[in-house]
Amino acid sequence: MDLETKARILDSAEQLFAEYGFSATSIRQITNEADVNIAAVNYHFGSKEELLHAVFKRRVGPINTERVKTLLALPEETKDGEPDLEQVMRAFLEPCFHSTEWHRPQGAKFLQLVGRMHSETNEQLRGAFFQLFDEVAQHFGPAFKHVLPHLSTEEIIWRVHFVIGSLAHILVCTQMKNAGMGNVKIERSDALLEVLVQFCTAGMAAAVPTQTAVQSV
Amino acid sequence: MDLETKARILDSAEQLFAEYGFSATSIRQITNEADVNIAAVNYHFGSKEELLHAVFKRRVGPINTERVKTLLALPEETKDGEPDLEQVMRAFLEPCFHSTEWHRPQGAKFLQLVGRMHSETNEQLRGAFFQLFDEVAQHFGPAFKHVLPHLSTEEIIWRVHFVIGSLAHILVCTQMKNAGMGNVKIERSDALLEVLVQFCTAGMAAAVPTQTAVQSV
DNA sequence: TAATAAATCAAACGTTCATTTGTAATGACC
DNA sequence: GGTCATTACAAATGAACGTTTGATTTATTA
Repeated sequence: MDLETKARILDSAEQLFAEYGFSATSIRQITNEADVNIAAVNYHFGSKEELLHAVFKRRVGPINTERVKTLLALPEETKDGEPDLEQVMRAFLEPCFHSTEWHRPQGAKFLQLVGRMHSETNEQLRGAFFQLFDEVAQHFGPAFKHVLPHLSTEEIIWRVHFVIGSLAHILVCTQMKNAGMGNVKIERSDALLEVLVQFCTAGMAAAVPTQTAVQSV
Repeated sequence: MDLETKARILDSAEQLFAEYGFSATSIRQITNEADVNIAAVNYHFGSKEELLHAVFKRRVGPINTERVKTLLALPEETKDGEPDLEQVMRAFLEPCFHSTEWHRPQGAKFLQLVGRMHSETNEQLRGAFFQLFDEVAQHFGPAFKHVLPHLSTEEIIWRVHFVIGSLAHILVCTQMKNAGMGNVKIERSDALLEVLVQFCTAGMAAAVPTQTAVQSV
């Protein structure tokens, strides 16, 4: 079957890319794991890089859609129609733990891959990767700016990068056996989400340092 | 010359590993860039993996030594001999921006590689990588615990992971042209360090959420 | 200067890589 | 039943991979 073959390739590629990285994973590994012919990848997806892109598109879309949907629904859930920082942060982080079925092995593997992608592959592949997040950036940029009016846009951009870094790193670490700094075992993703939300909310809300070195940049 | 050859290989490997990743960089690329014979890598280092390890050892040592030295010197600089959270955080973060000559291209490339390594390569290579940070973990773990006595050890470990994630992500991003979320241009690393210190200090000091879901894990 | 060790080199090792090719099977529509 | 596009398959493509080899050059020591 066509659909079964494509889906099996996507599943195997997702898992192997997450585990070993893009460059270190061969098409032969993927097709063996998926139990399909080696030529199937190039037939169905065109190339190895396009396969990676397809792996992303399958899951990133729903996550980001839920992110934006949750963000836009915030005013209705709030009494005064003015969501606070923690709510915006939660709308940003929660879909990563929730909508990809984190507790199932397949969804978790994808999250690890996302974490990996934040620091891997060549320039153009990174470009295609970050392009998938354009819609999220366009919505959450102003949202953070609105709940943090005292921060400059540059400050916000930097801090959002810190949030992304924390998220990406923990997505990778929770899938690894040897993550250093003691062994963190995650049995309940909702607990981890809470810790992450608290950390990132407090970090985003940090006072601007008074030193001129920062303000002048 | 022996030393020149080894150093040239290390420099080229550092740069190329940082730029393209370990798997995507070939020994031929490295030896071409270093202008040495292709057999020189295996002659001087044994294998490609051992070369990567050598690249790390050359720079990680000094950074971590300065981290611990700064941490241990904190009580003497403080009036009451009780350093606060921000000072500990600064001792942890600053050497990354300082001691590797961040402003020079070579040191900056290494920082990008460090950021990359936090989410790359196979299990055993990761093990060897994190082992280099054992000394740091042993000193900073208790230090954070001391300035954050109300937090459980697990809470602290998680939050330190968020700090590491923010650090690693920003180390990679500042070396990239297309980092998404708008273009962050870093001309002054000390300014970035300040923003990072403020963010991470506030995040580490965040109040523990009251929900039982977290406390029970 | 002769002998020994270290370093460099071109060439080749066997393997694996992503991709392509030509052919065989499959199912839908006329 | 025959036509045709789609899919699957085995086999082979040339290129690139990490590594090894053995000869040659360079440096060190006696």
